[in-house]
Amino acid sequence: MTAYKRHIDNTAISDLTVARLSVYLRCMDRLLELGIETISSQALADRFNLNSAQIRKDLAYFGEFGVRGVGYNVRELRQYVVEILGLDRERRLIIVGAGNLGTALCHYSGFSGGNFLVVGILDSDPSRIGDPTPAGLLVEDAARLGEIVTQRQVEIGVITTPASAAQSISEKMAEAGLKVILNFAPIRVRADEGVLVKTVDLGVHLEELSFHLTHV
Amino acid sequence: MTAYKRHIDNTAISDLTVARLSVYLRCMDRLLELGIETISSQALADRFNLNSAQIRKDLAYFGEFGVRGVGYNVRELRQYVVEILGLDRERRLIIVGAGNLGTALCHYSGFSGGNFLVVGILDSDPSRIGDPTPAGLLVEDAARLGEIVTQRQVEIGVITTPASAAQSISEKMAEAGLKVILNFAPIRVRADEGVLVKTVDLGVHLEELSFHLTHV
DNA sequence: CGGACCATGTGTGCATTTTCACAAGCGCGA
DNA sequence: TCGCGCTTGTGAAAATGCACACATGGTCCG
Repeated sequence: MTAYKRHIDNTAISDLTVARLSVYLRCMDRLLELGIETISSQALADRFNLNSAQIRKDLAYFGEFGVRGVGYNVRELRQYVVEILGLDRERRLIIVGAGNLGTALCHYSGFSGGNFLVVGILDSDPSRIGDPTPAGLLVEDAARLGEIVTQRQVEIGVITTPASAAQSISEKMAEAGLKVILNFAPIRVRADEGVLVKTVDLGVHLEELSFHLTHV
Repeated sequence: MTAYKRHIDNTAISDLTVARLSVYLRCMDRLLELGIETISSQALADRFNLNSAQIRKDLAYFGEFGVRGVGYNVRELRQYVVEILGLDRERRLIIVGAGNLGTALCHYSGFSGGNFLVVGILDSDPSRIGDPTPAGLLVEDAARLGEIVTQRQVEIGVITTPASAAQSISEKMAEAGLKVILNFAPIRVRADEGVLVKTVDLGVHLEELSFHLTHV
């Protein structure tokens, strides 16, 4: 994952800020569930283990959403963040690798919920092709990747193959025209210019915890 | 996720360094698969999209593992990293939340592989209790959390419940004596002193990609 | 045995990120 | 309408992380 794009007035926004915006969105959802309509950055920080100055600074990159002396309107701020993150339009994605993780992500709410739509799950193993997933999709042949991306107007590729296949799949995705890829295979892949590959290795997180346990 | 423990000679090790050690471990595995026994930091960086100086600096916190003029012995370095991360002893974990993600993680290789062992999967929904998982475990009652942690010598708790249950489950885990928790629920939880809660929100990563697509 | 070569380990400076601290601004009540 | 209290938005400072560049110390060949 490399550096980022620019803000409305040419200021680059850091990846860390963007990631936190997602977190803030989750917080807004939770607050609405709890019936809270207005909140200050301090109360938000206390409740969700965040830093109030950082919240204000992150938001300030995109506008002035708060009211001094009062705080933020939860419903309103939620909508702003949705727009900033581009979550107000449908995003179609395909998953390559129909193993445990791939099939689970098919109907994981964070993936198929909101405006994200899983429009295909592919695998290169002939014995898996045609298998139904709990989400109602059939596993399709990974060889048809390019065709599927074009026909179904896919924007995002998700890799849930073993490590050994990840590099080659990511290249095929780039070739098919995908500009952003989420890689769950436990390996770093090299990406072409103009293609963003974000690697999320679930095992890494467990190993960090193991380190913590080991070093008191 | 807060600051970290200390190194052998009292230097704090950053979370980022620890996370990268896990990445290096994956790289070593891949190199061994490819039959490569020796590698320089530069070659490692080129191959896996890393920075050579950073690799050297990360490793140097823990010792001198390389040979000048030659590079690192892959097999040897792998073993060092395993020891540093504490992956040379068994780590037992339980998963609370027997939904899609929870059951998938049960037999996800990054979790049940290596020295990590899933010794229980719990849920509070009576209709799920007793369900078999593909990994051969039966879903147990989340009310038995404390008992199970003690009896089975669990060290790590994994939360895969909906957001609304995460705070309460993490508190019960802390009460049961767990010191580290991996939280997949899409919400930040407050943690007691001495308890490390690491939140991994899969949706956040997708939303980062959405931001990227939106802002060219 | 000696020197050329090469990659490590690290001191140092730069860049980014976080935190602090406060002026500016809004609402509310008198 | 005016003043008080509260919270935002934001410079500036502190902390953290990153990358360069080179001295150090090995290997290997002649």
